[in-house]
Amino acid sequence: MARTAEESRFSLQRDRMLRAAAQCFNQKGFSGTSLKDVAGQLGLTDAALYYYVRNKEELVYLCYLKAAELGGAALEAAAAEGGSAFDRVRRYLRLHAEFMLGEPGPVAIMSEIPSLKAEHREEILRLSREHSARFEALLREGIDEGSIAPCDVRMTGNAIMGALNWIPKWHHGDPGVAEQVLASFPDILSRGLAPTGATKPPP
Amino acid sequence: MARTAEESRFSLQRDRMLRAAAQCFNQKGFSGTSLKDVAGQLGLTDAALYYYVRNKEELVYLCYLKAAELGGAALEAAAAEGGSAFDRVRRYLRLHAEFMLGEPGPVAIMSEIPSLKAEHREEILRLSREHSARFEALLREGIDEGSIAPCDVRMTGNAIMGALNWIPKWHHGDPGVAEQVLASFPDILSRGLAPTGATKPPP
DNA sequence: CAATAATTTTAATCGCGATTAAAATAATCG
DNA sequence: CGATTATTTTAATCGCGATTAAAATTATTG
Repeated sequence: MARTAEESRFSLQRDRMLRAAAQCFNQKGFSGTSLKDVAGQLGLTDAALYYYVRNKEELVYLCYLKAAELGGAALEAAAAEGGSAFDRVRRYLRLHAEFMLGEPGPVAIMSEIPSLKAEHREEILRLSREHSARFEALLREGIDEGSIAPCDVRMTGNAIMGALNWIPKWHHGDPGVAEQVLASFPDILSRGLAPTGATKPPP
Repeated sequence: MARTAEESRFSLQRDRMLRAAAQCFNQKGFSGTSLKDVAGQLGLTDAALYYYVRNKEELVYLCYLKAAELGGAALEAAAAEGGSAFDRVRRYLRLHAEFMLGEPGPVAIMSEIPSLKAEHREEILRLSREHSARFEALLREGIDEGSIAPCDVRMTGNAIMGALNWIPKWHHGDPGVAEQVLASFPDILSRGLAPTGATKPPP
């Protein structure tokens, strides 16, 4: 029993599986991808997947769980380096874009919530709400400290998340494009947050 | 034969159908929605749908076709009133948000391209590219005339479209929220486009 | 009303994909 | 090597959803 490293052959394979699944889900949706599709990418038979997950639903669940982890980690990493809230948001945008582009992922975009069974759905939605809340809190902090212009933080968060979450819909692996995204998205998405000269310094 | 008004009972029903379908597709994806789901919303049997469309694929195709029409119309309407490119972009954002919120729609978000059969896929992708190109041209115009700050127009377009297209993922019909969206999205999305004081007047 | 066209339903087919159990193969360990 | 465990495949079940044809119902029109 390999209780030592959490990186047993088992969890490694399962991780490959999640990546393959996420890629399929992003392209064809939950119901649109058959287990054969996922297994095919790994050179396996559909039935083999059942050695790693209970069923198809759990596959989505685990994808989302991983996405939540990565998102949380990005937020934390961005916050860890300090700086103004604006700077932290900007770093977060970069990190989030990175994993949407597939560095450790790609990760399944939050598009298949209805496919989850009640229990899992609750959990994922809770994590998602927590994440949004943390991002909105960051925006609010920026507004308070003056590094971010006043705005409807809820809607701003939705807009930014939408732009990021949509990436897999048009990015299909071209590394050149990925570079472009990383080079421009943080700018594009944060530019609107900066306070205008007039509203900046209210001491 | 009601060749007079293009609004025969037939086309009216078909339109209701497209709306119902779009709503389902947005919530559960192409493969995730059964024809029974769509028919159910109209108080019909699944088989009845075949009186209006050849098959399920055509349903998506028609949804996208309508979306393309609406998108094009929004772009034209926004341009018709003149003003700076920035103003036109802003108006377009408003109009696009409106139909994503379901005023005449809701409209199926471009998420199911792989479900289309080759021929239809070509057409929809072409329309989609044309639309993007027109939007990017508008941005470029703004950059040239100085009403929009220089940027990667391709990526900026992608980001904005993503934010808009993502709306149906989190908006589920609450009219209060719809109002909030309309009140804030045009601002949020256009704010980053405005030239900063420094870059504005170059002549 | 009678006849015809329009619309919808019922009933039947058909294949696909999820899931499972049993069997086969590969890996590991003493 | 032999035994035990880990991993994958084969083969079979099973229900669901798309699709179709025929029948029934509703509307329209002369």
